This record gives sequence, structure tokens and C-alpha cells, in this order.
Amino acid sequence: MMSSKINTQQKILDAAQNLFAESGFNDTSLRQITTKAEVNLASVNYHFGSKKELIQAVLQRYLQILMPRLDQEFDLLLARTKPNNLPDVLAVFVKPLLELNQVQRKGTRTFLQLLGRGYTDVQGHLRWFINHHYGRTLDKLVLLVQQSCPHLPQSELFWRLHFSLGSIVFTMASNEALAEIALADFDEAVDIEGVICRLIPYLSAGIAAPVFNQVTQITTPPNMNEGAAKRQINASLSV
Amino acid sequence: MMSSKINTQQKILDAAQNLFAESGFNDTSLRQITTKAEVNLASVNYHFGSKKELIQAVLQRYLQILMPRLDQEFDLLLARTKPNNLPDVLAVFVKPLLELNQVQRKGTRTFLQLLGRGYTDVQGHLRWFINHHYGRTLDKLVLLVQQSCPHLPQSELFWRLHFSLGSIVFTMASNEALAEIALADFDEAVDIEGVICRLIPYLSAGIAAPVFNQVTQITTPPNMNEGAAKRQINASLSV
DNA sequence: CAGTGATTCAAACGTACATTTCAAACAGGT
DNA sequence: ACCTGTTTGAAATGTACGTTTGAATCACTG
Repeated sequence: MMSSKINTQQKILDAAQNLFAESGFNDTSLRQITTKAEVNLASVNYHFGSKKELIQAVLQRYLQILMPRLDQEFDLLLARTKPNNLPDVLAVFVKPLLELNQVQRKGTRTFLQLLGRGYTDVQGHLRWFINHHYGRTLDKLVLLVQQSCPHLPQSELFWRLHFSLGSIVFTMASNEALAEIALADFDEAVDIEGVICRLIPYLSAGIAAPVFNQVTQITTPPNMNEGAAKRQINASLSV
Repeated sequence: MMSSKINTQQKILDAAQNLFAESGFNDTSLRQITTKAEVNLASVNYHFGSKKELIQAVLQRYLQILMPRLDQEFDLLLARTKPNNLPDVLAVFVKPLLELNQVQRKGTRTFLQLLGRGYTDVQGHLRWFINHHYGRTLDKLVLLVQQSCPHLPQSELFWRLHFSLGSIVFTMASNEALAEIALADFDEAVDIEGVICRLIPYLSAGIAAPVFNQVTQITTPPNMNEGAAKRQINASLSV
């Protein structure tokens, strides 16, 4: 039935992932993708059904490798008797992320850019898609961060995790431009690994920062309902 | 010649700013804008020339108020003999930003959302527009941060300022959704002021975090050229 | 109140998009 | 070699967009 022509799907996925990473999902047309992939325009709808599903397939190629790896790293940390400190928790991302380079050339950079696009472009279906498939893993991450920052109220943690997500996503979306500037002005060749390593101390310090009681803040007494809190932190963490 | 019908431009600007803030520039059509503003479709091109120029006009309404205020705050800090600490530098944003609420209801939130959209949507002309008009003011900010963090190499500062920009921009772009979650799960009504106040300790700690010498990092010796560095940090800071 | 320039309006233009259609080309099994 | 189901190809469909057009309407001046 099928054999030698499997690669049409691959050609589409490869072309799509690079164009998506460069220009975002909304600003990349199926015509650009099929032209670059040297396949017929109708192939995308034939093989993937729709543009939406193509976007999900492109991300899924990386997620199905990354997420199980992260999951097992999280389990290792959770199994420890002593609580982990925050930099160690964040550091577990490094290896699984860099292993994506073995999946595909520049895989790590591409995946992170795609993740950034998933947030900044309006792609509600991606949010749902990721959380539906990998919500359990994300739960473990939130738990680990909570354990490593026991002094932080849940609400503060919620905001800081999103601040962090913003740093990551924004940096990765504009990653190439930033790397070029860094190279030109500081003679520093910063690859994706370098950026990740620079992010960790920044994020660790930010997340664990002392809570500052602001003058103007009129906060309702923290009256939160426990279970929903964690679920929602993680739900909104996914794309 | 003109008198009572000035408000067509205002109606367009008001409708456009809210739709832009909600859905981004690319995903808001002139038809949506003119429908909401209850004006004719052709009015936008008649009064503003093009969609691009409308986008700039929407942002300009806030920038021309905010930036001079920031500029004078920066000058005050720069005039001090003792170096300022980082939280104080970042804190000067609070008042000028909140004053935008007097310009328009929910002005602060709207402006920050628009700024976020300016980054996440691909709007190269906005980058140029802001830097062209307000580059001098941004220079002063970079200088202040440098002074308050003398232990940081320029390249590290460069990256951390962008990490911070990502936090701000991303948080503001998804501000409403986050605020809703916070309200539902933590019984915390977090307005835009609350978010800004939460951001400051996070950003301060992140930017000023100790530099961590990563194992894997193979960095070329810091060989930077002084003037270009500052210029580029700020150039890439603008939208 | 006639005339003039600024504004509004409905309609159309040209372009780009995702998706559909259906015939042609292709494969593997018998 | 022939059928059968899978994949490709070129073309068309329908929708939405930003922009342009030219006549109609308005507001003001002389």
C-alpha cells in the first residue's frame, strides 16, 4: 500500500516546522509550506486534514520525545527524600531539551521556537492539545517547584511561573535575532545551549525572590481552594 | 472646515485599540474595527492612510504621554550622586504607567497589552517607529540598570534585559486570562497595578542574579566594542 | 444661499488564503 | 497484466482581507 512515498509527510513536516519557527503559524501559508517541501498544495489536507492538525503534528514530533524524558527526570527528583533546590529542578530541562538535537539538526532551537510561537500566536487548540496529552507531567513540575520554594504562597508562585514562561517563550521566539546581536556586539557565539544555561540562574533568582509587600496592593485574604489551584497553574502553563 | 466630526478618528482609535489589545494586530481586521466604531470601512484609510499607520497611531497616543514622563524620571535618578539600586530603578515605571489610567479607562492595561502585541505579532515597522522616536529615553534606562548592577558583564545584562522584556510582554499579552485564573483560584483580584508590583521583585532578583559559570559553556573571551553594545541593547529593546 | 473643500458612504477591486474536487498516476497483491 | 486502494496533480471554490473609487453628503465661508 504505502512504502516509498511516506516521505511526503516528512517533507511537509520538515518544511512546515522551519517556516513556522521563523514566521509563526498564522503568517505561514500552506502554499509556502508545500512550495518549500516540493509537494502539491492538496497534500497537507490529504495527509493531515487541516492546517490546525499539521501544526499539532509538527509539535507532536518533538513533544512525544521530550515529555516522557522530562517525566522520568521529574520522577527521579520527586523520589528523593530531601527537597530539591530550584536551580536543580530547572536544570533537569537541559539534557532532555538538548537531546532534541539528536532527533533533528537544530532540533532544540526549532522546538523551543515553535513552543514560543504556540504561545504568542493565538492557537487555543494547541493549549488544549498539550495539556490534554501531557498535563500529568506538568503537574509534577509544579509540585517540584512548590517543594523547592516553600516560602512562596501559591498565588505568588502562579504569577512567577508565568513570568518565567514569558521569558522562555519570548527569548526563544526572537532567539535568532538576539543571538546575532550578541555575536556582533560581544563576540559571543551563544548557541541554544548557552541561552538555556543563562536562563536558569535568571529564572531561579526570579522565582525564588523574596515576596515584597507593596504599599498599593489591596489583596483579599488568601482564601484559595487547594486542588483547583495546582490544576489551573499547570493548565495555563501549556501552550 | 472640521469641527464636530473629529470624533470619527477617535472612535476608530478607541475601537482599534481594544480589538488590537484583545486579538493582536494581524488578527484584527479593519472591518471589525470600523463595525465596532460604527464608521465606514473607508474611514480608516481616509484618516490614517493604512492599517500600519493606524497601529502606530494607536500606540503613539500612549507613548507620547508615557515616554516624556519616564524620561524625566530617568533624569532624576541619573542626577543622583549615589548609584541607584535595581528595584528603585524599576519602580519608576509604576507611576507613569498608572497615570495612563487617567488618559483613558483601563489605559495602563490596554497600553501594556498593545506593547505585548507589538512584540509577539510580527510588526517590524513598530520596532523602528518606537526606537526612532524614543531611543534616547531607552538609552537612559539601560545606563541606569548598568549602574545598578556593576557586577554584571554587558553581555549578561543584554540577555537578562531581554528575559525581563519577555516576562513583561508575555504577561501583558495574556493578562486578562491570567487575572481571571488568579481570581477564580486564589480569590485574588489582581489588577494591572498588582501585576506590575509583582513583577518588580521578580525582575529585580532575576536581573541581579549572580552569574553562574556553566560547565558546558564555551565562551569566547569578552571582547566587546563599547558604544555599539549599549546602542544595540536599547535598539532591540524597542518594539 | 450658492459654492467649496472635507468627510462619509456603498460598492467594487485585486489578492491571498484554506479547503475541496475529481481525474490522473501510482503501488502491491493475485 | 489487471484490478484496487492510495497518493498526487491542476484547477476551482468560497471567503476574507486591505485598499481604492466616485458619487453623495456635510459644514462652513463669502
